[in-house]
Amino acid sequence: MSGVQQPGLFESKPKRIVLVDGHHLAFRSYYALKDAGLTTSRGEPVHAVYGFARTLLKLLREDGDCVIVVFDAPGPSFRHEEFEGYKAQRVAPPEDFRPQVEKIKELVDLLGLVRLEVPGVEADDVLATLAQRAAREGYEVVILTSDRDTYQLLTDRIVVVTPEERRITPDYLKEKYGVTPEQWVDYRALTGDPSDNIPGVKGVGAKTAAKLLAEWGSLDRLYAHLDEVTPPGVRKKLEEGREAAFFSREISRMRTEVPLDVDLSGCHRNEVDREGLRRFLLELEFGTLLRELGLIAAPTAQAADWPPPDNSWLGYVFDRPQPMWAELNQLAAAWDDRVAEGPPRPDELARFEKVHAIGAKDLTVWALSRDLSLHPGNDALLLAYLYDPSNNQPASTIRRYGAGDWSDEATGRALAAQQLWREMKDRLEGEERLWWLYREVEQPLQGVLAQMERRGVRLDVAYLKALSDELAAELARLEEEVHRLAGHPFNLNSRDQLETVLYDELGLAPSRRTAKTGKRSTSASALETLRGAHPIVEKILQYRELSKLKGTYLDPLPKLVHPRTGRLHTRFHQTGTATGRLSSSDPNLQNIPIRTELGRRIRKAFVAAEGHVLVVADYSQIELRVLAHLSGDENLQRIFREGRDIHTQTAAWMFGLDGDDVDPFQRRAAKTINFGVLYGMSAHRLSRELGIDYGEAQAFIDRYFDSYPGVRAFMERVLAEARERGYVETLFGRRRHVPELLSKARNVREAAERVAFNMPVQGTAADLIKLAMVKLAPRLEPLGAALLLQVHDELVVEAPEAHAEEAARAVKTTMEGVWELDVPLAVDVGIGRDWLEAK
DNA sequence: CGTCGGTCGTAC
DNA sequence: GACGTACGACCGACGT
Repeated sequence: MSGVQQPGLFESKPKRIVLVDGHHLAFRSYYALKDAGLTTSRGEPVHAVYGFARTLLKLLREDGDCVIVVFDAPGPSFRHEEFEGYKAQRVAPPEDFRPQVEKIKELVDLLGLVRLEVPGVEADDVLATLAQRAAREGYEVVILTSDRDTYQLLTDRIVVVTPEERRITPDYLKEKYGVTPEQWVDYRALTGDPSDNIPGVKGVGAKTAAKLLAEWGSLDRLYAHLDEVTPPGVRKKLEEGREAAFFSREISRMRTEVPLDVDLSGCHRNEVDREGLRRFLLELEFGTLLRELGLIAAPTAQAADWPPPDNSWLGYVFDRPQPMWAELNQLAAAWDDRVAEGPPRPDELARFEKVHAIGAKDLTVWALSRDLSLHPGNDALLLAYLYDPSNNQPASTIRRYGAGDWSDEATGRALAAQQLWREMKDRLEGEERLWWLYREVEQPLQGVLAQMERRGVRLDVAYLKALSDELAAELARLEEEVHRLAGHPFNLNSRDQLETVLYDELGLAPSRRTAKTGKRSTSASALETLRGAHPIVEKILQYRELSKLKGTYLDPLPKLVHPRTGRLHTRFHQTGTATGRLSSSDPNLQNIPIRTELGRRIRKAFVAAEGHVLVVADYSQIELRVLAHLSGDENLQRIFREGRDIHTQTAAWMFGLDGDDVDPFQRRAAKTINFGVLYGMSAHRLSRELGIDYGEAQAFIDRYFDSYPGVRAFMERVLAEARERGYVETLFGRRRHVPELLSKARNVREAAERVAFNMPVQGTAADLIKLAMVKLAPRLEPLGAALLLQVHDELVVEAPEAHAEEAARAVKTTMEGVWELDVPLAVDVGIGRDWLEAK
């Protein structure tokens, strides 16, 4: 704002007025960004708001003393009443458009702009009237719109600016279309515009229209002298299109004299509500806009001297992601509006009783590996993960919520951690169940996992090496045999080369194709169907199994034994899955083989320390028990309460038999369905797996649901609620958003349904075992025992031989008693020198 | 030489 | 089309 404020007649006026066509701009943004996939983490579409905000903010940087944003008021307008056909042709806006317009209006208010809606008058006409009036009163007028009808308003004082920043002036109009602003409605009357439902005259395009108007001046004169118009072809078209032309002109013409009670002289921009705007943009997760507008306090804190207070947020940089193997390159702390960088040494960490950080566990593990006792405190990412499990990476999460950037420097990380924590605390206000999960499960679990990672597990390296050598010899034999059968050597590890050998050279019949590229599959299940067709198939399957185990486990595992500890230190990831499960890496110990004989020999390599044993405990059928609890199904619950075999009893229910009369096939079918139901298995898959035909498989599934009607009802309940709320949740309230449930694409929607149904079951099981771990850790400590591994429904504990039985009892009772459900939780526990023996 | 998508395979 | 959740090996195409 400039100019001296004076009273009365000499009150200073802004020189320029900006009129924004809110509705048109919103509509254009909606369609321009329709496929950009811009939704919040809650699945709410916000693309129109985003596009609108970008365009508006760009404009405001340049213009802006007086900005009026005009919207259609609810209810009919006079133009609708006048032209029923026009109204009829207008398509109803998509259902996610209107909510976004409401957001846009909110944004306009927060920016301190004037928002105008006049009942009974279309926004276009309000805009036109205001433009002319402002021009008459001496203002320069800028109209922001993509509506070409507004070109009729152009004068030397009124210009139109499009969202693409094109400036439309009378000169531009003359040059581009060859007409004057006064001729614009006539031009539109002749050419029409399908996107605005303006019919125009059939067969008359831009060139003809411009030529006719240049010759005759106006539509009225043109039709008055229609007899004289040449060539005759055009004359004929004009004759036929007379009605359409005049109708088109009427709907193109903007009303410039509608009654408006608006005082332009008082128009000015109000203060931007910065705090409100910040909250608004955060809610919509427009991190980029937040930063551009300087609305986030990101890395701008004052530098202070080390040492910081001991409740600081820490940031750190490792030279590699694995904390047991990493060097600490940088260490920093953030508190209040200050940040300090300190020496990256273990003793500098000693002053912090608790580590608050993003990745607090990893820094703790690093400290523990340097024999410094440390405890994880708060972790902002853990909180964000509870808010939405797609928040599984620091960088994307920080960006999403405008908490700065995941810098590669410790100071930036410390600040971002503090910022993200504040943001999440606000967002989780009143979310008592999520806070419970944080306080009672995730936060304390960090410390348990840190100790597990630090302790690691002993590996019998010599045994693995011997096994690896044995396999190397066997693999060489198999490879040679396959090459001989193929008639030439090739890379057996290349599925592409194998595909050629099998299906082109040997002429075997491909049974299935790969999902993405449609190549002829060489997967184990595809090869199964070729068994017997050629001796090479059997050899390939053997080769595959051996090379898989050797390449994935036997050879990599010894390399991961730590030189300082002589043990293997898996990392556990607490924000790695969409359901709340843990994941593990370096190595992933959650997929160590067990099913084949060779796989079991690999498990034998995981051994207890001297004087210790392994105690292995696993929940029996935990997911089916969770399903029994969540669904409330009486039949399913009764089986577990009576301690019966779930698969046999399911078969008995399905086939109307007594448990003793169930044959092995029936039990196997029931078992397959029991697991399949948890994942939403199709009849197609079931038929393939059981080797029965499709109809029979469908009948089995029907019988399953008839046996457990509560399960079917639960399934429907979960999906209905998820469609309503946009997310599903576990027994403890852990959430997962599933916006694709409303997808129009059937395959996408059905996949989302399987995801939605599975998560509460899988996630509740995860919640239960996590809670058990938190409860168990302090009970093991006095026994000198400790947790080593978690494999989803299984815990591996290392205990001194002298306390093995006691530790086993503690594990079993803690796991079984972790939470009271409507069905008992059962735990099988074993003790042994190695992982296989104990299981 | 590193990255990345695709395929395959191991676990629960 | 196809059964949920992970991690990771290997190949081969692509870019530096």
